[in-house]
Amino acid sequence: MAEDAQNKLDSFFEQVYAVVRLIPKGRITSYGAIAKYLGTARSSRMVGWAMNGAHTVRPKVPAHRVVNRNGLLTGKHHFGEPERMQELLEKEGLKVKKDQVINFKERFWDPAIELELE
DNA sequence: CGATTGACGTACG
DNA sequence: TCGTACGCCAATC
Repeated sequence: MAEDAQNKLDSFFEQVYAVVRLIPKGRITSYGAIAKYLGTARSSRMVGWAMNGAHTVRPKVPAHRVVNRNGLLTGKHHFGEPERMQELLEKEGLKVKKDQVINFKERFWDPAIELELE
């Protein structure tokens, strides 16, 4: 059984979850940034697709910290209630207006840079 | 098994 | 600057 767990780690989805979980509190990133970090920059859609099951995985993935390239909360409708995503972001010190993150550029967290810089 | 969709992003006009 | 088209890969119909 334990071996099965390792098999799951090899999945592209798990890699996405791992990166999202590494996002610091009060920070956000984009689907493309994660995709690029994983080497699938051209498959940014797959990142969003992976998030489709984010709330099904344990521990739960902070998908609310992931927004599109415009800093827009495109996936807010997947949190059960659209207002939940904005609320979570504001709770972490971020500012959201009209489904858009304020100072998105400053709050942007790029795994390809942050993790590499370490 | 083929066509459509999707929490994106880039390219082109 | 804005709108449209395409690519990418997996899941769903």
